[in-house]
Amino acid sequence: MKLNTKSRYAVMALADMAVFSSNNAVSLRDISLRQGISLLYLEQIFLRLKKNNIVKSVRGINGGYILVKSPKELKILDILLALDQKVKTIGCKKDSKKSCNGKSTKCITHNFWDELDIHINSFFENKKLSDLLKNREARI
Amino acid sequence: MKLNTKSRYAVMALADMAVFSSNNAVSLRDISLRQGISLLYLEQIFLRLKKNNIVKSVRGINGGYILVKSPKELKILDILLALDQKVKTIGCKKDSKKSCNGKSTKCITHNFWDELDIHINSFFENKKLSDLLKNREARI
DNA sequence: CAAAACTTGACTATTTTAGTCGGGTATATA
DNA sequence: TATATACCCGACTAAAATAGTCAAGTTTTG
Repeated sequence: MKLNTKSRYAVMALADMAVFSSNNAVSLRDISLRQGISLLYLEQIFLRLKKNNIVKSVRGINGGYILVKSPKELKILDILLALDQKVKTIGCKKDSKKSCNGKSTKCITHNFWDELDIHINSFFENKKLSDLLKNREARI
Repeated sequence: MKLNTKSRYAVMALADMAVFSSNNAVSLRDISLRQGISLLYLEQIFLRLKKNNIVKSVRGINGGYILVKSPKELKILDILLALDQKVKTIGCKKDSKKSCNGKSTKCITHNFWDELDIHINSFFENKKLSDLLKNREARI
């Protein structure tokens, strides 16, 4: 059960912005250099973040991206949702006729997967970007 | 973030066994029919479950598989581990020189991913197979 | 105007997933 | 003892997802 790199890089990049922005826009070039993430890939990721109103952009020289919300208000879940990274651990839907319709003995484990989704989602729901920046003194 | 079908089917199949075994071995054919999972695929899955001592097999006619532990003692985590389904949400290791060595500003999010892994693992660690069988009256 | 930086859609190589296939071996029962 | 049933096991493969790259822009500041 892995998280894809898009989601991971998005969180890394936004955490980077939270650390290094001093009210200025942060350029993807800088993030790329600091975090070791491909610039071209970051562009793709930030396109999504912008569309989902996580960041806003400033064009031109000295341009870059700015967080729309403060790190304290930005849920990690919002970041993942911006990248279509839903926490749906399985595919079967309650209203699907194909596998899991609530009438057969199929999918006796259905409730379990639902609980799992809730368990994981609540983690991302409750974590804010600012939470990631604590305890990082030893690392910089 | 999805769980693969191997892990999901394994849990479904073992839950099926817990419900339908009456001290007899349960054949993959029966599980296949009841749960709608390909027999050939089940064979592959049960090979792993057997190697990891989750089930034992009875060969020949009237053969099948038997749970090694009781459903109350069988952790879901054990099932997932048998299928190499580690809950490692990211690839970066603390001792890796490549990405995340604890000295650079890279991977400022490292602790966060560790926490996530622990969060998810504890869910699987604490759930037993028997827990999945509760609240299923309405479904059968 | 030139350079830095964002914008966007399309493309692609690699890896993973979700199985299938084929040819076994063991054993209960008729 | 024949045979049907069921486990055993490695190899293979089509399709999807992932992790990017590429090309060709537009915008803005110095």
